[in-house]
Amino acid sequence: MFIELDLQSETPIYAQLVDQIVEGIASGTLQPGDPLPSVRSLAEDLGINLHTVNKSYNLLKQEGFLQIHRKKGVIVQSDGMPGVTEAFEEKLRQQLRSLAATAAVRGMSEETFAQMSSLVYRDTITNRGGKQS
Amino acid sequence: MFIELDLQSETPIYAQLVDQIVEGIASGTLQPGDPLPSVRSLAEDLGINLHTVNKSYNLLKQEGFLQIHRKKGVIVQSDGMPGVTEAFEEKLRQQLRSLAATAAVRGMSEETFAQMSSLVYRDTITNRGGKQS
DNA sequence: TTATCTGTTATATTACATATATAACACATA
DNA sequence: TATGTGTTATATATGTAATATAACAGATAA
Repeated sequence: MFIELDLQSETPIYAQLVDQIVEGIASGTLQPGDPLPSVRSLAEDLGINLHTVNKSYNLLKQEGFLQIHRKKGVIVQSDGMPGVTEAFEEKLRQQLRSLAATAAVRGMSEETFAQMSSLVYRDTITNRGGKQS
Repeated sequence: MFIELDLQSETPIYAQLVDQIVEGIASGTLQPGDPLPSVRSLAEDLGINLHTVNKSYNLLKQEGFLQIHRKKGVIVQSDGMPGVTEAFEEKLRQQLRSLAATAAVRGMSEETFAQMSSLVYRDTITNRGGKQS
């Protein structure tokens, strides 16, 4: 896997896992229907507990980004990704508000802030070594 | 004060306080040199503990957004706000990366994402009832 | 059938973060 | 002198994060 954990980070391990899997899907490294490692094997690979992996998988399942089949195991959502819901927009707005405020106080312009958003988005979408559709 | 807390939120109280004070500075509601309530009075106003307020104040002091004088009490930074440091840019990029990835997976375009960033920034900057320079 | 692997559930423990409560301290002010 | 300031210390309660072990039902392959 392409996962790299920072055990010194203040970001919880399960959240780092969630983030990196979502980035994998966003970049196309993980395609709909692609299988993910079992909770035990990924836990062993990363040197963490299987419950931590399980927590991440279930959060992503709850968000609709992953499916957990009794037969296929854990795979990337293949029945259509969830769209831009009202709830998601509100959560996104709230997070952006906090970032925009500190950026503004530090003197970063609206244009620079928006441009950084664009660049980061593009960089996230850009495939890094994986297969692409 | 203009502070409104959501005790049901998963965002810690001290973090909500930090966010709203930063937004107050960004919007101009709080001007450099403006005094903030004492830890005890603000705590009483909000119905929370003074140590929670103190934690928020100290985080903002550490970030350079507030000054704590033995005489003047707690005031908004009047000796120049900290600028866009390399550390801040990196932290901002990391946070944006997480947001951009989920937005992308949900099908939000780069343009929409950037436009939302712009709009939220502008909305944050916009004064809501306070005095402006 | 047996053995193995899957996600899941349960229980327990450790460590840390959050939030509160109470008290005391040095400093400044009216 | 009395009061208010931020600060420090101690204690407690609660929740989260992460780990460890064990067991379970369902699926799979030898």
